Amino acid sequence: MVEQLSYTGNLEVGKPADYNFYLTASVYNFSFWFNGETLILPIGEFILFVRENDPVLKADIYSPPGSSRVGISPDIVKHVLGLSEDLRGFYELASKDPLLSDSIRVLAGMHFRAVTPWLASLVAVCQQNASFKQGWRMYYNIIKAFGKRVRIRGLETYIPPEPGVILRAGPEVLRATRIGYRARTVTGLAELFSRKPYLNTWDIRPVELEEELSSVKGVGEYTKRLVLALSLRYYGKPPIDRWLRKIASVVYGVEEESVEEEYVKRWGNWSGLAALYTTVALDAEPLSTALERIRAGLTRPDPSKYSPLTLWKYL
DNA sequence: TGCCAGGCGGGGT
DNA sequence: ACCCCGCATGGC
Repeated sequence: MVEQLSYTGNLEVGKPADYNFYLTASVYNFSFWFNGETLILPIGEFILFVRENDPVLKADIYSPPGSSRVGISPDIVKHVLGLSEDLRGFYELASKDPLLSDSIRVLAGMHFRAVTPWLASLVAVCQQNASFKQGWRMYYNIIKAFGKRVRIRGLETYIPPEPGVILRAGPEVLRATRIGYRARTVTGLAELFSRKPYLNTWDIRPVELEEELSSVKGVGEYTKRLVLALSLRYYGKPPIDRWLRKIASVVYGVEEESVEEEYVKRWGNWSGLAALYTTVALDAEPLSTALERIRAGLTRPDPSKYSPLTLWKYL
């Protein structure tokens, strides 16, 4: 069953001169949410069609039948798109960084789109103990299996599921998303966000969200930090996994045990963003390939690869 | 064919 | 505080 959404208005938001819409729309995205030109942005029950209309971004708003029409504020759109995120401090550090200085030339103006804490937690769990490809395939499967299929202007897209949808669907549908043993964790997260819906906002304090996430079995330090970065734009604590731990130990010449300390010393409140940028700069290559690329000085993204920036062309 | 990953927790020491 | 192992799945 495909539901039809209808046009209910539009809004314009200012676009800073150094903001790169194409990169922001591209990074870690799927084909049903970006086609190379228009960003199809689900926010709550609404879908926004966002495109560049210099010097602003223009968003057409589509709503389900009988919906309240209110509920999309420019501030929300700005948060999601990172329009009020001032990255100058980050670029200053990155320009002197042995790993990222090269890539910021081509990635300047890219922001990571924010998702809700609930969806960020799904993304994060899918990254656990899996390659980039497998992780995003799992998240893709979840959106397609549980999301709401909607039609707008003749094209089909998906509104991601609320946590209750996953709880009601039963374990066999979840198994079909091929997330393996992560299913337990996803169920635990769905229970948490169902029980405490106030956690699933962009106003929640990072420490509170972090603490609540800790109660879910299967959610550890890495997952929590990734959630804070992807939903709240909180970058003070970097999500360091085996991949980044090894890479940073090589690049900065420190023991793996002290990578986090070194990372926070260098990046401060930009630590989490630096971690995310690193995955883009190295095309999220598996560890051994990533290390070879660093040795060869190939630390810019390669547009011909299946990578965080081109994922939307493949899935 | 077997390994073995952008984690994590449980059970050992 | 540490190791160390299993875990679902898919990619190589």
